[in-house]
Amino acid sequence: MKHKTGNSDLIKRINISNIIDILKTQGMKSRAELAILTGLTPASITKSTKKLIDLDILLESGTGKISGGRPPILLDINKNAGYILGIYLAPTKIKGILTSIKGEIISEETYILEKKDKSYILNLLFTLIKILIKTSKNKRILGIGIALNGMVDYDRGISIFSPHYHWKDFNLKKVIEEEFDIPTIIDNDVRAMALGTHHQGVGINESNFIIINIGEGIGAGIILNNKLYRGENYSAGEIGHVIVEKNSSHLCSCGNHGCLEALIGSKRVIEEIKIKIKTPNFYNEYFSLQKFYKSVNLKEPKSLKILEDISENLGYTLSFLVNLFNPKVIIIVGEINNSKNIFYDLLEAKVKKYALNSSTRNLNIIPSQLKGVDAATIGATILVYQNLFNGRKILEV
Amino acid sequence: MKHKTGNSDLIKRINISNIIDILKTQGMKSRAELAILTGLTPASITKSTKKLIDLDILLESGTGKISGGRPPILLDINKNAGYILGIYLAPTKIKGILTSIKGEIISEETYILEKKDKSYILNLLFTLIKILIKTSKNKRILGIGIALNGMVDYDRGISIFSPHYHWKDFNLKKVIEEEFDIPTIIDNDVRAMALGTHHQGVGINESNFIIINIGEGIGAGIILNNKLYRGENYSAGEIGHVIVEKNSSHLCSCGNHGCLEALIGSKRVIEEIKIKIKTPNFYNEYFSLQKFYKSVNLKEPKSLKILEDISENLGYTLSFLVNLFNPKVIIIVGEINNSKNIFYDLLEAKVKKYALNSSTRNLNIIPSQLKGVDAATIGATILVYQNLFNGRKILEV
DNA sequence: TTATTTTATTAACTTTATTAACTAAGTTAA
DNA sequence: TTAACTTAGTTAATAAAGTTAATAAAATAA
Repeated sequence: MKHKTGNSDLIKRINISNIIDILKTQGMKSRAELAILTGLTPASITKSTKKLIDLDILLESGTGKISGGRPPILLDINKNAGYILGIYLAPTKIKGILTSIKGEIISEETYILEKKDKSYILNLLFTLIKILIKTSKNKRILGIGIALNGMVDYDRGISIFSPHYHWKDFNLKKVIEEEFDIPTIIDNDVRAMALGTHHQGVGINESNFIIINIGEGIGAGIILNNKLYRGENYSAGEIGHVIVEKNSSHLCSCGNHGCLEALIGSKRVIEEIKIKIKTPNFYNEYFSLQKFYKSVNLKEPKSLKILEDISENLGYTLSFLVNLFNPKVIIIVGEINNSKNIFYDLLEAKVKKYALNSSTRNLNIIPSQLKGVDAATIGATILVYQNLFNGRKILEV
Repeated sequence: MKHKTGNSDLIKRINISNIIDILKTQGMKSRAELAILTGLTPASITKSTKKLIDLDILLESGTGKISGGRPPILLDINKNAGYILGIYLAPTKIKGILTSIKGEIISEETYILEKKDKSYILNLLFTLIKILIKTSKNKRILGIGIALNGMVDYDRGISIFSPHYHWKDFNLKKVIEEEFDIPTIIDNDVRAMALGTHHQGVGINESNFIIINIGEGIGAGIILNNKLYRGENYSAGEIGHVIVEKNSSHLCSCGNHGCLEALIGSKRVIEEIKIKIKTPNFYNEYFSLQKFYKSVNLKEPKSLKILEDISENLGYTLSFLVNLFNPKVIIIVGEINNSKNIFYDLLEAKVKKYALNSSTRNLNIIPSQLKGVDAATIGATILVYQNLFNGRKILEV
């Protein structure tokens, strides 16, 4: 077991992280408010904020509400302190955003992947990064965060396995850092969605939540005690490949039969629609999932039946997750959110049916208001943000 | 989100905890070794160990191996620094141990519960505590840790619900502290087993493991990133009540049908043996599980079939747990360990069959060498131990 | 005996926070 | 209008931890 050493550097980093975190999530605060929120004395806040102002990380920004005394001076994060790049290398496209250290999006860029060979993808990625860097107008780029599909070694920055890109043990971090000389941090895409949702979405203020991404693949991002949980081999949250239906005829991309992904992944849903919905209104040559969800919202019986099957399988699987993790919130990302109330009513009933009462009593199952792509790109910037003062210590203070 | 404040007190507690933890788990160390292991400088170790020696928490204890220089003075935890009581309030008995702060067991005491009414149990508990305290010979009792069956509010010390004792929202901590005026900390029994196994058992040195207790009830204790995970409402790890068999005829104590507990809990196994094994050798009026496991080890076909069914259902359930948590080790506690190799071979095959390859590749499924009762009582002492310098700060330093 | 090595201590210094006194800048009420 | 009050923030002395660097202690090796 590795021990964390306590010294003055640790104190400093804890307290500065707290100050920045409070300002980022709760907006501008006076020194007096920061003293209360951090648990430090006003004198200490004066000192540390003075240092942060000297370093151009904070700045004074107007006056707060006066309440019969000296007016509070509001402190804010200086958005020019540095920029962060967040990139999502998704199965079919890559999206990048440039954000200030405060989290404001400065610019963004999306490319559709037309091929899947490594040099093409890397070229496109380099182009994307260069273009986004240009929009920074020579402000310091603090780091590049990347959300990548597949299994990712967060600590070493390696793509262990990307099913969509056919990468295997590929050191993406090294490649990018050699090209741009900017600290680069990589993680799995669903985990990045969890981070994004924790910092800027419905997962804010939640200590224990799980986000489920439903698309062609299905995965879970797990936040426990306010920390992303990655598992022993970066493989936690693989909910898509639990076997829901033993002896199933439905083959999954993983080689097994009856996985959740094989039952409710978008590929299977489209198949199911083709088989079950023959009505030309809803299925013809150019069928799309959008049309399906539209028909669900019109309460078309055959579509409802399909949605019910999805809810049954998902709800059953989530009941395991609920009993095991006892999360406060489950957040769902994916096109399925197009059929909001109908779907969530069905799903909640299924989870309540199968899971323990004590764990469902205070459970909320809710849609993510962030789209998956956005949660992932924002989460990618959080990968860097979390390492500004701790971990890799990108910013010296 | 509550922020931890960084100050000199935090540093001190981090470093002292590290020193004590190293000495407890790794045995006696010299100051030089402690400096390396904690990451502190020798000068700082001199200072802090001097304080701990002055407080009678540490003592110098002989000389270490000499290697061509000044001989190292070994430091050890002073076992007389204080004693800790660990008690397991099990469904049918209560067991208590008195340990030194080092973890050595000084005395122990077990009572069988003959009734289940609250005043009887509390009376017996008080008697047990008094007897154990007497064996301490007037040394300071630092705290009482209690592992309790059912759902427990660790933070407030309340038995939310005990199915075996029929307790509901009962403030056990308060009752004990009013009687004895000793800090008391309570947690669920399976979670205590996890702690016990983490500190003194096969879970030592493991950062991510899950312990499964199989008896009449079935539960999981979850250690993630070296920390016990309790869930949002102290309800994490309820693996016994996941529905393994939809539309099952087997009723569970929780009211649902087809729970894991209804399929492989000891009650059901005994039923199954009664039905399937008619041979008078193995089943007669006074049937016992011991006999069953003996017959398994003799490879009696009917018994093997029952064990196979158990492995199928348990292995299937564990595959969910493995995919979701990606633990390094799964530890199993219970009588089922009487059929060691046969059972683990079956179980491993089932888990590999249903779980993801990437998560099973480095997974170990092993028996606990501690009996459940011992893991729970030891874990109960750890509840106190963990709060000596942190949390409730039982010991002022 | 003397040099070397390893362990441990001591004293001066650094970093960070706290305490307590004080300044700043507003509101409230006589 | 002004004195009293309130709230925000600063300053300077102090405290509590750790670090650095020099030194002492106790053994082995040449």
